Amino acid sequence: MIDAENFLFNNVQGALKEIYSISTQNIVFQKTRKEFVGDFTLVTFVYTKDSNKTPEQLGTEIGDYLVKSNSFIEGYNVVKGFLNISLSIQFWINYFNEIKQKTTIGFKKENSSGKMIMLEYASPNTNKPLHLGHVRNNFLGYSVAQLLKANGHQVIKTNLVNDRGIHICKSMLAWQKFGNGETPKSSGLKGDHLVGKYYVAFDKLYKQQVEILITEGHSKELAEKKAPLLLEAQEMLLLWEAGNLEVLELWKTMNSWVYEGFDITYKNLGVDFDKIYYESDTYLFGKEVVEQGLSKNIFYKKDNGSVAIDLVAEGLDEKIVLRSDGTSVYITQDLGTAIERFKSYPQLNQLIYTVGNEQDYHFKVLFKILDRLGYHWAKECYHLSYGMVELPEGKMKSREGTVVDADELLEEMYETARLTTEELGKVEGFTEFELDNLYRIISLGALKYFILKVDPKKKMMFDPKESIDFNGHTGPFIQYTYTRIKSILRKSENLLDENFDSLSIQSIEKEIIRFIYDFEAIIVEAGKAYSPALLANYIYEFTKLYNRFYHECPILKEENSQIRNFRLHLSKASAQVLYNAMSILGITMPERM
RNA sequence: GGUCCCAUAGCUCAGUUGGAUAGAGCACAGGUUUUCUAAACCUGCGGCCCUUGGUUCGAAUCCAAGUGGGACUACCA
Repeated sequence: MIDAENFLFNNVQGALKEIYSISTQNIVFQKTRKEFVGDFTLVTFVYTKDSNKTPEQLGTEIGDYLVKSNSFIEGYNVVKGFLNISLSIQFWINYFNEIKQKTTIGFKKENSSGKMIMLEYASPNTNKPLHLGHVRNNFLGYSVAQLLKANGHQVIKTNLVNDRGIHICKSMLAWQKFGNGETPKSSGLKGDHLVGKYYVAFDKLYKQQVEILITEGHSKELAEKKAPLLLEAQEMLLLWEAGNLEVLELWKTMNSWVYEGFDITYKNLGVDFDKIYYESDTYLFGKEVVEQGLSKNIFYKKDNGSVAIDLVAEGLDEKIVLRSDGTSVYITQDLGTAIERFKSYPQLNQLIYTVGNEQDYHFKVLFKILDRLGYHWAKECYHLSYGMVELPEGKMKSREGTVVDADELLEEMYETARLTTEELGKVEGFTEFELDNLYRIISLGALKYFILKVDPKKKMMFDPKESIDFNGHTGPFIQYTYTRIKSILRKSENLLDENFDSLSIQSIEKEIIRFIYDFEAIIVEAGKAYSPALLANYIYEFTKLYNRFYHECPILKEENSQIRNFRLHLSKASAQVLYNAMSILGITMPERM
C-alpha cells in the first residue's frame, strides 16, 4: 500500500541529515490547507535552532533537495515557516489504481489486530421505555463497536440489563394496585410503555403521600423516606430477594413485557448485542471480592460494620463497598462483573463501558479499586463517557415527564421523511415495501448522523420542535449524494477495468483521490479517540467535495472515453468510501431516494 | 466545602500531539436546471474564539487565576 507520509518522512529525514547533519525522528506532516498549493506541509520552525537558518531558508533548501531527489515530489512553495510539498499527479493516480476496486477501503482486515474488546452499551432499567438519552447511548455504543471492528479488533457487544431493584418494584406495585390485570395485549400498549405507565403512576401517588406527610409536620427528608408506598415497594424488594414466588412471577411477567418492547426499539434503532447480561444474575457478584480485599487489607471494616476503601490519596474519597448489613452496593457488583468477564473471556484485552458522564466519578473509583486489588487489566478498562442530551427546557427528567420518548421520536422522524420524500416526488415506481424501507433509512440516517456528528464527550442540544433537517450537514445529504452516484453507475455500461497512467486530471479530481487516501488514517484516529464524530465530519467534507465535482464535471456525458471511465471509477470509489464510512456510524445507504 | 466537565457567528456545531487570513450547517439576502436526481451547487451577510495574566518564533488550542453554566461528591442505581 502506498504511504505518502512514510515516503516523505524518509526523504525529509535524508534531507535534514545531508544538508544540516540533523538526525531526528521529529518530522510531522500536516495536510496542506486548501488556500495554499500543495499536498503535505512541513513546519520548518522546528529546525531553526539546530540549523542556524531562517524558516524560509530551511523551506527552500529542503524543498530543492526533495524535488531533486525523487520524481514523485513535483514541486514546493514556502510561506514563512511552512514548506508546502506537492506530489506528482502520477503519484496520486498510482494510489488510485491500487484502491479503486477495493470494497473494504479504509478497513483493516477482520480480527487482524489480535485484540479482543468487550464493549457494553444500552444497559437500560426495565421500569420504563427508552428515551433520547438512551438513544445517544445506543448509537454511540454501536458505532464505536463498528469503529473498533474497522480497526481490526474483535468486539463483543454486551448489554447489562438492570432488571431488578427498587425501580421495577415500583412499577410492579403500582400495577398490582391499579392495573386491574392490564396487559400489553388487553391495552394495545407496547410492553415497555405499559410498565412505564405504572412507574409514573407510582411516582404520582408517592408524591401525594409525601405532600400529606409534610403538611402533617414531617420534614421533607423524612416524608420522602416514610411514605407508605415507598415502604411497600421496599418490602416487595425484600420479598423478591427472598424468592417469594408470587413476586417473582409478577417480576418475570412484567420484565418480559418490557423486553418485547425493547426488542422492537432496538430493532428500529438498528442496534444489536452479542451477549446480554441480567443484573438479577450478577447482582450478588463481588461479595467474595470484598472478602478477599478485606483479608489483603485493601479494604477495611468500619465501626458500624460496613466495609470501605480509602482513596483519598488518589484525590477521591472513602468509598463504601459493602453495607453494614452485609449487602452489596452498586459498585460491589460492578467489581464482580468486571472480574467475571475477564475470567470467562481470558483473551479479553479491553473492557469499555458506554455510560453517561454523570458517572465519571463512579468509574474512576471502580477502576482504581480494581487496580488496588491487583488486576493488571484494570488499566484496560475504559469509560466511554458521553455528554447528556439537553432539551431547550433543560435536562430531561424521567419522572417529571420531560423526556423525549425513543419510539415516538422515531415515528415522528419517519413521518417527516415520508412527507419530505412525497413532496420531492422522486419515488415513482417504488413499491409499498420499498417506500417503507426508504423512510426508515432516511429518518434513521438523519437521527443517527445528527447525534453522532457531535463530539461524544460534549453535551448536546436537541430541539424536538425544530425536527431534524434533511438539508445541509445531515445524514440524508450524504445518502442523497450516494444515490446520485449509484444512479450514474446504473446508467453506465460495465466499467472497464483499466489503469490510468499519465492521465491528465482536474485538480478537484486529485483532491477527491487525496480525500480517499485520508480515509484510512481517519478511521485509525477516530478509533483511538473512540469518536464517531471525527469520522462523521470527514464524511461531510468528503461529500461536499464530491458534490462540487458532480456539479462541475460531466461524468456520463464526458466524451473522452478514458476520462469518462476514470470519472466513473472515481465516483464508484467515492460511493464505496461513503458507504463504508456510514456503515461505521450504523447508517444504511439507500440505492435510490 | 471538595473533585471533574464545559464556554468559538443569532442558533446548532467543527477546529486532535500549539502552526498560515478561525470554519461549516441552519437562519437571512441573492443567483444556478433544454446537461448524469435542485434532499444539490455558487455568492453575500455574520466573530473581543468568556475575561485577565503566563509559557514561545507562534495560543481558540498548553498553564494559572477569575466569571458564567453543568455534573458528581449516598450504606441510590
